[in-house]
Amino acid sequence: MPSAAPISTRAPALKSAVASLVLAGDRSANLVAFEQELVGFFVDAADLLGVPKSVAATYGVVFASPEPLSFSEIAERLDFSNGSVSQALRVLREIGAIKPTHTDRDKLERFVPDLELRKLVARFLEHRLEQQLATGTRRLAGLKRAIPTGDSIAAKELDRRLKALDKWHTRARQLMPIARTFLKL
Amino acid sequence: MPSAAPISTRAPALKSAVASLVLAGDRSANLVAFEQELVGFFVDAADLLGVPKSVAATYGVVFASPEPLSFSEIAERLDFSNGSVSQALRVLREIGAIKPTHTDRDKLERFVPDLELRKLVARFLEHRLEQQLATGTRRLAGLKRAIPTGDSIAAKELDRRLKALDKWHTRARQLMPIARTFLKL
DNA sequence: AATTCTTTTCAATTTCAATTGAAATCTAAC
DNA sequence: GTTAGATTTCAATTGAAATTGAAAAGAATT
Repeated sequence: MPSAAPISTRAPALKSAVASLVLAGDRSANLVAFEQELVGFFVDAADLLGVPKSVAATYGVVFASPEPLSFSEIAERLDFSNGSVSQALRVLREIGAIKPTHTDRDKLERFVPDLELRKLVARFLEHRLEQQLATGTRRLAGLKRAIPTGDSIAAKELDRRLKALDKWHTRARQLMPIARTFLKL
Repeated sequence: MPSAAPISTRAPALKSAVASLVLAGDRSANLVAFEQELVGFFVDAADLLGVPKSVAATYGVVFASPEPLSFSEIAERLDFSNGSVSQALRVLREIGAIKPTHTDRDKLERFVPDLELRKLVARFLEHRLEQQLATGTRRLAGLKRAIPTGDSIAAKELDRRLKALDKWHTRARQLMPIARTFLKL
């Protein structure tokens, strides 16, 4: 019969999103649960945001820790390899999601989350959505030029379809600045 | 020395998004190029929309064809296995992206794109975004209850962070109905 | 400049979703 | 009710992306 919840038994890395993403160490159960949930929050969003789960999870632990975390603390808590942590920290630094600091505890570099979440939101909008819309624009331009002319009935139909596609593409593009304004970016 | 462009030499399925996604058959180069570009358009969007590329590509060929296409025509043009086509058609039918019809040519079921692209846009908003926001809401509710109380300075900081997260989450949620309205859904 | 500790790099491996293909099922024509 | 396609199903395979781990590179200390 399984007792309580297995909070820390050599976590099998990022398995079932719900399973122990965070190892306990000697911290309070509350803090660990909190961390767990926050990591889960970001991991859930990872796919939509287009980042690897390990990056999202790393941001999660840093975000959940009132104390700045060092490289090895992060690796420990998530049970990630050094490579993963290094990679994740690089991405997070690049996009400005975390900031390096130093505590007086030791000379290790430590990380705090940048609470300007605006940056992350903006990055998502620009990188994923606008990027996508831009390539779409290019492709549509090419398509307009390339409509097979020939048997006019088919050509007409293809033209109609392309117009329908263009209409929605345009709407989506027009929505972007509205979203920006609303989100106060 | 490689001559022209290899338009149709047993396409290696969905390789480099750009490579020949569509086999030529005996159709005009124009039509094939058009098809290619349209398939590319949807395949590009596949990742963001959260559907497998084969589904996007299938929608692409159907969309690009002024004539309704049959199962086997789709399989031929994309050089997909029967399993892939079957699976893709099922998804597309389920979400109402294509409609079965019959021509008088033979008794095969054939497919035309549903030009109510609104459906697809709506589906994206609901399934990917709103779904995501809903789980986020649940998780945040849990987190608010779970903020470790203890050494008050750390607790304060965590509270601050959670508030920041909540602020953005709320903004994103509020944006949804605005987007819906703007997109005339 | 040698030692130790930390971080990065990247080829190899693992993972997991997407895809295949062959057997099972369905359909309808004879 | 048999045969001949057309389509679906699903276990096995593939392939692309994520992750590992071990060696290389950097830092800081003595």
